[in-house]
Amino acid sequence: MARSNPPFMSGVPELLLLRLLDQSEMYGYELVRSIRSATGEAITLGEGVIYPVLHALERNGALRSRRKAVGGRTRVYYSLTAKGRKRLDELREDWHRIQGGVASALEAGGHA
Amino acid sequence: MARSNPPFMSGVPELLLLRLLDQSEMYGYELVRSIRSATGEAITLGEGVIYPVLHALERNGALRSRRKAVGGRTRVYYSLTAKGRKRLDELREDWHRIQGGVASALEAGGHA
DNA sequence: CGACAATACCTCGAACCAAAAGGTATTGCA
DNA sequence: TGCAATACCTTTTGGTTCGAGGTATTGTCG
Repeated sequence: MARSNPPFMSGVPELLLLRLLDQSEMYGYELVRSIRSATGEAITLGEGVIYPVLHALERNGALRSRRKAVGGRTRVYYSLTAKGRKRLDELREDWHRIQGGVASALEAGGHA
Repeated sequence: MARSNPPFMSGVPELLLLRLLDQSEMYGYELVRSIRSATGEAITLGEGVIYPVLHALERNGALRSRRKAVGGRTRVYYSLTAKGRKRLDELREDWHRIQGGVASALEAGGHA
């Protein structure tokens, strides 16, 4: 059957993307490197992850893009729409919830 | 192609299961409720998630099970093996890594 | 000038996880 | 009797992510 809820665990790539784009306009290739450095090398997402997510987000109106020629090369810069900012808040909350939940479970009870 | 890296995001159900079973022997149906309460209602995993993970973990030697009749009903109790304890440590580390990575990205730079 | 790394975009196929729903059987209780 | 709860399990479905590949341009080093 159809899965009504998003897989609740995931959306981390989406969250990271939105977060970085909320800070500044960026293009895909740049995001790949930004994510690695923003997470202190803890998370590396390949282009095969980035581009599809970018396209999906644009399709549903969370991102807007504009092409910009830079030295003969074309870059596609993405930025957040209002909808994207709302989505970011949602994902942030989801993340906090599950992050807190896991933390409780890991720490709870000690080794009693 | 085979995926060399673990899906970096996941293994949360697995982590939770191992963690609880490290504290005390439990059976599947019980775990469903324990997870919900141990995570402060933040995470609810259905039986459709629990059982397959349980079976997979047993198959690869991280868990051992024993059947126990309780009031005419049969319960299958699971507990950790040494391998399971090692696996738990791994997953715990993975989780810390990505948790820290996401935290960095979310907090970094503030809202400058 | 020729080769090769880096930049920059993209897509496809497979793998994998987890959700929902369904299926069986027993016990307890109203 | 019938329905809810306990207890086990599997199957289908669907979404996400991964790796690998594919194109084209620019910059650079010999």
